[in-house]
Amino acid sequence: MRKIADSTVRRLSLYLRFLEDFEEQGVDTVSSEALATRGGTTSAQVRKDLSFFGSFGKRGLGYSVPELASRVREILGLGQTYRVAVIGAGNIGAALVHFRGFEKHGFHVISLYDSDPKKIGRQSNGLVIRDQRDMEDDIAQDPIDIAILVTPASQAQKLVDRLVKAGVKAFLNFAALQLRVPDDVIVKNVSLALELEALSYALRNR
Amino acid sequence: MRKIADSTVRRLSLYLRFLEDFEEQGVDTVSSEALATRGGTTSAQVRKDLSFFGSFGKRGLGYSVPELASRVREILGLGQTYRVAVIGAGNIGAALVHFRGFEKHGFHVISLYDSDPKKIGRQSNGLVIRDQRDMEDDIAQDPIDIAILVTPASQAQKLVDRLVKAGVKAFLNFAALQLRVPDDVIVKNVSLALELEALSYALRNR
DNA sequence: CTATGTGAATGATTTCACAGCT
DNA sequence: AGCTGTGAAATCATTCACATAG
Repeated sequence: MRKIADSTVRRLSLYLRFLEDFEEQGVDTVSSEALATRGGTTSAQVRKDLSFFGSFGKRGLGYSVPELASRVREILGLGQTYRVAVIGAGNIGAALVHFRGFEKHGFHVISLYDSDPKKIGRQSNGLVIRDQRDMEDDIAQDPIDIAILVTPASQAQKLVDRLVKAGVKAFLNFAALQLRVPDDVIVKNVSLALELEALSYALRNR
Repeated sequence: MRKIADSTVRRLSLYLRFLEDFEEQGVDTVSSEALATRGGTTSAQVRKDLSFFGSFGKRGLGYSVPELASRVREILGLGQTYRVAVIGAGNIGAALVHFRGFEKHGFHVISLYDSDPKKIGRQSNGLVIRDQRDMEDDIAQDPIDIAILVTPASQAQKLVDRLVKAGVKAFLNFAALQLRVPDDVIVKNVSLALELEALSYALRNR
């Protein structure tokens, strides 16, 4: 399959959110125009995004909501479940474990790690905080698909190196630095500082 | 100075992070190549990004770290402080109030709101949780620059409408939906679901 | 001799506009 | 008639390559 732009994949994920709204409301047909309006884009963009993967609509009619939702889920690889570990049991790490919003799409947080002896062994939303030193052994026993990094920046690279060596291929990084990983490992960054600074720039240059 | 790509602004914010590292380490000169390596981009990209705003380097030498840092801060509008309100005192809202990582760049969380009577009046990291019904009055009294939305998706649009009416021009949205706002209002989205789904796609199409 | 700054070239993404189904 | 699917055109972003300054 040809190289798909990241922006396209992200829009598909957005469309899926709308399709699921429509599913809940019992709407059974939707046009590219309706999806575009919701997503702040154009109908041509929606059709082009979908066209990279096939043709799922009916001319003159639009798209079947359940069918398109199911196709988009398939495209995004949401048919399976993912085993997720949260690394760092600080405020944000704990909040992520509490936040069960992504269980719906098959992302299961199965473990939570920290290095602070005061935290290790305690529970956070029914999950025991484990010792970071045991990560490799635990993963060898019971592999994980995705690691969410919510540690101080100073520790992040060392932890990623260890997790990569242990076979983890995907990271969601909250630490405020750029991680170095091999080519076959994927990192997506979530950076509050960066978003706030982009807002700051936009505010001044309106 | 006209339309700068969002990707450029985000890279500037990233470069600033590196420049601050270098400042702390007492490095006083840096090349576009060094910034590029850290940021996972190319030296030409770094120079092009900077060239939209002026020429800050010395040919044959590179950039003065403190000077470039200061210019980038200025470009991003980080010379001032921003008054930030967090809307929603759930797990993530509370974590954001605890997370003082962005104080450094002048983003001050000055208030925290919720609609749950059980939470209102309680403290979260030294900040009293206020009643969402008082938002407009509070803001009229004491304006805010940026609202961080961490409420359930079902309430988000209504809250944004109220805040926009109260004069708020910038939002950082954690809710899993696309907000509708007037043209002069800026919204940046942080969506865990979307990032995880992008990881899912990337994992399957490696 | 080194590293910036920048037009020109290339590459990627979005928009246009319409033919082709239903 | 209405709305999709898609080449072609337009726009936008990145990379190249080199003249220029220290």
